[in-house]
Amino acid sequence: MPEAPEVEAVARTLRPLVSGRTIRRVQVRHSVAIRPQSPSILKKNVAHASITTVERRGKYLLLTLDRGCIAMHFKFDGQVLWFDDPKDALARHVHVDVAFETDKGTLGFVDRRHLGRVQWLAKPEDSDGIRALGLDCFSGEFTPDRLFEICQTRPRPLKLLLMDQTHIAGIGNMYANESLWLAQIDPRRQSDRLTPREIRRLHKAVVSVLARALECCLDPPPDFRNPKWWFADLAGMLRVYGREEQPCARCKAPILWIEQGGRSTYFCAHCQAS
DNA sequence: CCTGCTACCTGATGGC
DNA sequence: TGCCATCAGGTAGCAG
Repeated sequence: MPEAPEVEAVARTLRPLVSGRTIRRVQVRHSVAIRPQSPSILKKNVAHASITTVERRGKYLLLTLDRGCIAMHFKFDGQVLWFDDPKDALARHVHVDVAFETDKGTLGFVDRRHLGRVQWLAKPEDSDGIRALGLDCFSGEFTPDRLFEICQTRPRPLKLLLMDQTHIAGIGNMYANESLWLAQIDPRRQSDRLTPREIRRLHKAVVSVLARALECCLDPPPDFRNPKWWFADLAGMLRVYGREEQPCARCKAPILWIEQGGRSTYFCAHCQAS
C-alpha cells in the first residue's frame, strides 16, 4: 500500500479499530521486518503500551503510543491485517512478520517480500526517513506557491522531484505519472523551467489525482480481516501508469515508456507538453 | 551539502 | 511444462 492515499486510507480505517487498545504482547516472527532494531528492543518498549492514535506521515503509518510510537513503512507489498483471535495471526497460511496482540484483537504487519519495516521510536523524528520528509502532499500548506518554490530551488526532471520524499512527501511512481499526465506536462521537463500557469496546472492535477485515489481507497474501505484484501480496482482509475503502447485516453497517441531515476515513467509524448 | 546508483527481497509474468 | 530473465506502487546507504 505504497503511496500517501493508500496509507491515509489505512490510517483512517485502522484508527477506530486500535485507538485506546493496550498492547499485551508482541511476536516477531520474521525479525528482518524490524531490522535494524532487535526483537527485544521492540518488545521492551511496546509491551503494555497503549495506542493513542493512528496517523500518516508521507508514506509512513504511525501508531502513537502513550510512550513513543510504532512506525511502519510498507515499501512495495507490506500491509496490515487484523485478527479477532490471536491464534489466527500465527496460522501458517498468513505471513505475519510482526504481531501486536491487544486486549481486543491482534494487529499483524505482513510483508512476504520483507522490504517493509516496523520500528519503535521514542519520537517520530528519531527515524531518519521521517525526519527528512518534506511538505506532505495532503497538507493545506501544499499550495501552488510552495510547489513553485520547490521547483525553483530543486531544479531537476519534474517526475523525480514529485517523487522526492524530502521535498514533497507521499507521492510515488504511480501518482507522479498520473499527475503529470493530467497536467499535460512532460515528466522530463526541468522543474525550474515551468511557467506559472503550468505550475498551477500541475498543483491542481496532483491534488485532484490524490483526492480521487483516496476516494477509491476508502470505497470500499480496507478490510483488514481478509488476508487477501487489497485496494479494489486502483488500476481502474489509472489513465497512463502501466499503459505502454496503449492509446492515450485523451489524444489516442501511443503511451511511451522511459526510465527515470531507475523507475518506470509512462507518458504521452503527443499531449504532455515538452 | 547534494545527486545518482544499487542493494534489499520475493513472487508474478512472459519468452523461449 | 519448465526454466530463466525481468519487473514491481520504495527507501537507505554509500560513493563521488
